[in-house]
Amino acid sequence: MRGPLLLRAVVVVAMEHFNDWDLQAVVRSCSFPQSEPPRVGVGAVRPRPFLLPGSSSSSSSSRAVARARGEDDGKGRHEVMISFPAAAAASTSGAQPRSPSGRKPGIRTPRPKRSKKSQLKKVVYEVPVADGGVSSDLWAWRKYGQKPIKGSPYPRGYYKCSSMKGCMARKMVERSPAKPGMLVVTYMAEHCHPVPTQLNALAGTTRHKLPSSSAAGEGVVKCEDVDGNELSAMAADGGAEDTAAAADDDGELWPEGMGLELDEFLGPMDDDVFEFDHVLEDDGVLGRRLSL
DNA sequence: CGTATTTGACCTGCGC
DNA sequence: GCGCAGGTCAAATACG
Repeated sequence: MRGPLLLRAVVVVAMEHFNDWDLQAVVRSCSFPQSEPPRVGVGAVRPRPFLLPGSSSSSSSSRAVARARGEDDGKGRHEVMISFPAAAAASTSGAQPRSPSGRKPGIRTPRPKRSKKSQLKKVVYEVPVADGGVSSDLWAWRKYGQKPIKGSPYPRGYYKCSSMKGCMARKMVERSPAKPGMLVVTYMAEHCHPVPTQLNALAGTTRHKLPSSSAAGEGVVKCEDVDGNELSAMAADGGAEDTAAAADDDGELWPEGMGLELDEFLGPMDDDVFEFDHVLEDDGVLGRRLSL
């Protein structure tokens, strides 16, 4: 491994129901283009996945907030676990004065029944905010909501994949209440389309100006199951984690955009891509599955 | 003008 | 069954 900032993380994917969402889907949706040759250099991430108990983030205060807790085993591996403490602090919305918006009362539109929250498969990553809040995968995300989370001073942003109509891939982004310097990115569902390889697929997906990003390091994310069995690995690079996040203290999650200029995006990535490839080869099961 | 973001309302799941 | 909290919708708004 090279690079000044090597992060190895353990992803513990809680899967209560493998029958309808396998790990492949999870990984594919949460990281980067397994369907594309790594040469593209996209999706380089520096995520630090951590266990998400099978249930979703649903309701009651006893498990309202996922708190990340990082532990270093002294071998460079940074394992992050998640727990669900009782809510402690009041949430803040961070909402700003604005003219009224939203649906008008009384107007309802039927929506498809959602699957049980507890059955949703999620992959949670913890990514540093310190890298300028810039991150990106090849997927284009469109924000569709933001909610204050009970027990967390930071709101949670909700994003849908906008790379293709009908894609159900979603992700939620929030700051870790325990570690404000970290962002918790939760991926749900999987993309129903190949990763867009052209940068213009990202262009226009956000209005935000892109803060200058730099590849602040590289790393490898290892995926393990709950028992610690290694499942997969992937390259990680701080220069382009998916979904930029520079949440400020006012609770704003995404003051800056998620897109990247091609040069910025690809430039620092090449080495990391090879790293990714290498790791994949070292890996068994998922390594094979990732190389679609 | 088209598209992304914001944000309040509404819907749903879960715990008690 | 009720209430709470998370998740989603969609109109209004902002921006390129």
